[in-house]
Amino acid sequence: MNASLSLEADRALLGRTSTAEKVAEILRTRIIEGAFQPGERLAEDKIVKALSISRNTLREAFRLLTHARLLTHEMNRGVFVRSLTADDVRDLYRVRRMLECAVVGAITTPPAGLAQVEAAVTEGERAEREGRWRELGTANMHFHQALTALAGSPRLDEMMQQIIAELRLAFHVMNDPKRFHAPYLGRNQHILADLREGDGSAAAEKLSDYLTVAENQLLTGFATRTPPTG
Amino acid sequence: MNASLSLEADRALLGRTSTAEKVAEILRTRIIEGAFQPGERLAEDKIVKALSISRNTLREAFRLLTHARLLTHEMNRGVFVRSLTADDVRDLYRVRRMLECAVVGAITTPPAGLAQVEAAVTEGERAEREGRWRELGTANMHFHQALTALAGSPRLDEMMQQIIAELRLAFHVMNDPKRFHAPYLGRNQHILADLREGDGSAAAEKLSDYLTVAENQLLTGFATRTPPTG
DNA sequence: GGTAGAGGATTGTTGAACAATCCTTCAAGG
DNA sequence: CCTTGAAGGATTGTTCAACAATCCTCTACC
Repeated sequence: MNASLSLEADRALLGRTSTAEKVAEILRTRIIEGAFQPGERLAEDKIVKALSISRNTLREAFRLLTHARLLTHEMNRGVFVRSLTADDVRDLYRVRRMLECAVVGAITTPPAGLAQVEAAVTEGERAEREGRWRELGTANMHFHQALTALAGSPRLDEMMQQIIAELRLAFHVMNDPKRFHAPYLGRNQHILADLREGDGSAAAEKLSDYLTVAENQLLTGFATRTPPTG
Repeated sequence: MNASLSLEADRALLGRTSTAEKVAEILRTRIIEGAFQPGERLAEDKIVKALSISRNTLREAFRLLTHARLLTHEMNRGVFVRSLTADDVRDLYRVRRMLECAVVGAITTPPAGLAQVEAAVTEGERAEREGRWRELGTANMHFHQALTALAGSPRLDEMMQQIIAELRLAFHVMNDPKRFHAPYLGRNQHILADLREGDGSAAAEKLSDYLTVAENQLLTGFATRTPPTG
């Protein structure tokens, strides 16, 4: 009983993070959620007041987010939420195609870690039934994160996480989440079926098809919107 | 003449960076060069004095380097140069295998951007002739960065840059750069020959072989050293 | 040898200050 | 009316000092 209590206290210690890191996480979440417009400037004064922190702490948090490509830091002009261009989208999908298809295509037997892939499909099915299209999109991203996680590489996981975060910025440009995310659930189910049989090659082909369709849809959405500022 | 002068002035403006960014770059370079030992703590006071900057500026610079995985930031204990473990090495090579082989393996015709690959091989040949083994290692890394650059993806380039930076930390554990880097020049020359013929599949196979050998050599070097602290 | 406490060093955060830069507005000149 | 230049205000980048919190080391005691 005593040992169990002591370990729980240790677990709380593991979660200690600095204020700067907490603020970075808050901002990251808000940016991904779309609380800020692409291109919007994050004025230090406003955020300092909103979060009751010091400017220096905020500046540290901004620096933490720089590498995540969610912010752009412009000397003497401030920090802006990234605006993705069509070229960004193309590059993101080029990288996804390379990463995800390499992972999936290398599978020759039913992989051990399918539970998360399955959970993401289940999550998507539930979201679809309940007509919650944003959550469907989130489940789709979980699906792809889980695909990459089949490689068992912490670095690949982090790369994919970053790619997905950037893609979130792009998705906010799309004004119809149902139209954008709904068609892919069936594809995910087929990819999962291939993986269950250990047919990575077939799964990678379906995945590549999906990526091409999704990329084109996103690029079309971009073309029908006003060009981003900056 | 006037327009030319004006543009040159603009070019100087493009290079403006903040002190925090400059400091981050200085630290990054020093870390990669091996000026600090793996596991070494970067005491704020010492660096502040050495570089004549303020603590807050240094902290911003540290935050910029966190994501690069060159530093580890430990709450209330300070900032440390990363120590790579054998698992890190395995993951780095897993990612390299995935990235580099996907890029190279997709080549079916002689690619347009071979000049940088060729330059890296030339650089390696010169370094070998002059017996400069560290430079040979650098040329080898340039070779692999140039391979990845064949994909024409800014994000992939940056990922590869980061992987190479991390690998630099691992290489400092190896105490014989000649023994480690020298055998790979010939392999690079063969990979280049395949690429000149547009045979990406053959190149990818040679590349995969190289990665396996290099990984095992590095892991062997790790096993014969004292375990890193932390 | 193990534990507890004290003291010093260091980190994390805050806030004030100032210099530099940018942006907006206004006025003057062509 | 348009362009240019200057002034003023807002904001950013950096510095400095201060303080609280935490960690680490050392010493003393059991």
